[in-house]
Amino acid sequence: MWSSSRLSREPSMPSSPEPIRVRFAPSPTGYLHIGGARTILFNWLVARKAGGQMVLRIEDTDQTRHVEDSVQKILDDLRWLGLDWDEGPQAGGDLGPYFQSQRLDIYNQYLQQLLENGHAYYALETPQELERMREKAKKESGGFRYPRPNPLPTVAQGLLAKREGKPVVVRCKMPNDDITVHDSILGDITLSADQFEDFIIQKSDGFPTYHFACVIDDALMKITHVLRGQEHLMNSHKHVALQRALGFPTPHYGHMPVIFNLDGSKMSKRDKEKAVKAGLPPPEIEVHDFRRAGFLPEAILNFIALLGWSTGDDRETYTLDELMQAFSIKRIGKTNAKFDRAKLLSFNTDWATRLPLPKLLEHLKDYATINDLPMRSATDDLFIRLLQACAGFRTFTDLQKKIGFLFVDDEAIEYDPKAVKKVLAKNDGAGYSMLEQIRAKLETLTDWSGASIDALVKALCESLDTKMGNVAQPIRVAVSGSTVSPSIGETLELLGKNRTLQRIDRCLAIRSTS
RNA sequence: GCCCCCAUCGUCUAGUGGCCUAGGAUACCGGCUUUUCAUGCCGGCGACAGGGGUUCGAGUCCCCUUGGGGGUGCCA
Repeated sequence: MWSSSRLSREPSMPSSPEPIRVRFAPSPTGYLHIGGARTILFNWLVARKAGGQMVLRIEDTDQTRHVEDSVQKILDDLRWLGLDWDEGPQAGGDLGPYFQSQRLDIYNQYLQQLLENGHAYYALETPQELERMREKAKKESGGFRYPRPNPLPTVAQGLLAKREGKPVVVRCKMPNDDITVHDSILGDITLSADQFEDFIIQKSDGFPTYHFACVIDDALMKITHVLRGQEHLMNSHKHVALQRALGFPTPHYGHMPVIFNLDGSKMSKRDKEKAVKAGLPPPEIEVHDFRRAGFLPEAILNFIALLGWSTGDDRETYTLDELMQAFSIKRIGKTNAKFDRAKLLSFNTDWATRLPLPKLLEHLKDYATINDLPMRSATDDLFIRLLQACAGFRTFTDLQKKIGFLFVDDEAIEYDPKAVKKVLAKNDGAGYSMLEQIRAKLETLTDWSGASIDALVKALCESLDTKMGNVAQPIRVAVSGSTVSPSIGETLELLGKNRTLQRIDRCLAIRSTS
C-alpha cells in the first residue's frame, strides 16, 4: 500500500548547503480535506523535486476540537494517495516530538524568553470582557482591534492573577513598523503597523495558539519553505513579527489560491449533511469521500495538481513522478479555483484505462474493503477479470453497479421493474419467449466460454433475423435484474452455467406467478 | 467598517505589448462506433467584467469602478 514504486528521486544537490524542508501540519479534527490534500501535494512536490525532506506535524493545540482517531485517518488517506513523509508520526525523526501537544515545555521556554525581553506580556481580560469590547467596537467603528493596555500588566501581576485562577493569556507585542512579507506566489505584501494588534500566543489553558506553536516548530524543525492556503496570508505578518522577536529566520512563504465549490461556497464537510437533509446524495469533500466513491488516487492527485498550477503547455495528464519533474512554485497561479467534479470524473476515467492492472487491482480491493462490499472476498484473478470485463468504467462505483449481481445469491436477485417491462414483458412477453428459446440452447452448450456464448447468441440472432439487443437484453435482465452488465458472453461466463440457468428459470417462474 | 489578495469560455486553464480573427481540457450539443451501460472517434457552441489612460499597437502595463475571495477568534 505504501507507494512501493519509490519515485525516482534525484539525490539531494550537494551544492545547496541548506536542504529544502517543508511540512504539512494538519489539525486532527476529522478526515483529510481535499484542499489539505492539495496543500500537502504541492509541498511534497517541492521537497521531492529538490531532494529535500517532508515533515508531518500534528497541530493539536485545540483540545476542544480534537477528534478521536483522526490522526490515524489522515495518515491512512495520505498513504492511499501515495504521499509519504520523512519525519513525523510513524516515521520518527530527530526534531520531534511531532505532536504539538507534546511540545508544551518547548513553547513555554520561548514564552519566558519573550516575557522577559518585553516582546510579550500577560493580558488579564476575560473572554466575556473581550466579547463586550468587540461588540461595542463593531457598533461604533465596524471593527475591533485589541487596545494595548497602558501601563502593561507586569509579569508579577500576571502570575498573581493566574494563581488566583483567573483566565490569563499571553499576548505578543507587535512592532511599530510596517512589515513586508515576501511571497513567492503573490509578491511583496506590506501591512502597515496600524493594522497590527497584540494577538494571543498562549491561551489561558496553557496551550500555545496556532501562531506561536507554528512559528516555533517551523524554526526548530528547520522548515525552509511554507506553502499554505491564501487564508493564511494575513497571518504571515504575525509570524514574521514573532520570528523577529524570537530571533528565528523567516522561511520562504507562498500562499496558494483557495479551492471552492462550483457555486462559489466553501467546500465544507457540512455540505454533506446539508445535501442529505435536502434528499440529495452527499458531495465528496474529504479525500476519504472520494476514496469511498471509487476514485483513483492517481486521478485525484493529477486533478488537484492542476487546481492553481499548470506547466503552460497543453498537457494535462501527469503521474505523481511526472508532476514532481514538472513542478515549480513559480507556476502556481493566484486565482481561486472551483472544484469541478465532472472534470475529476473524466480524469478518473482516463486513469482507469491508463493504470497498469496490478495498480488497478490494488485500488479496487481497497475500494471493496472500505465499502465492505460482498465482492471484497473475490480472488485476485476474479478481480482482474472484472476489471477487464468492465473496461471503460468511470469509477469503481460504476464497476460495482455493473457486476454487483455476481455477488448476490441467485434467489436474491431483484428485478428492476422498468427493465422487466421494457425488455421482457413488452409485446405480449416477447422477451420471455426469447428467453425460453435461448435457455434451451444454452443448456446444450458444452463450452461455457464468453466467445462461444457470444457465437451462440449471434447465431440465434441470424437465424431469427433479429437484432442482438432483442436476444441479449432478455438474458441480461434475467440474470442480473437490470439492463446493464458486461458483454453478454462475459456476463454469462462469469456467472457460470448453473447459475445462469437457475436465474433464467427463476425469472421465468416469477413471470408465471405474477 | 477597516485591511489584504484576485479577475480570460459554465468550470480548470494557456497567454508576461505585435505570433490572439485568444489555444487546450472539461461540460454541453450534434454525428460515428456499439448486444446494454460506459469507453473511443469526429464536428459544433462558448471568454479577455466595465470605464479611463500609456503606446504606432493592450487580454497582456497604470488608474478607477464593479465583482469574487480572505483577514479582523483564548480555531487552525
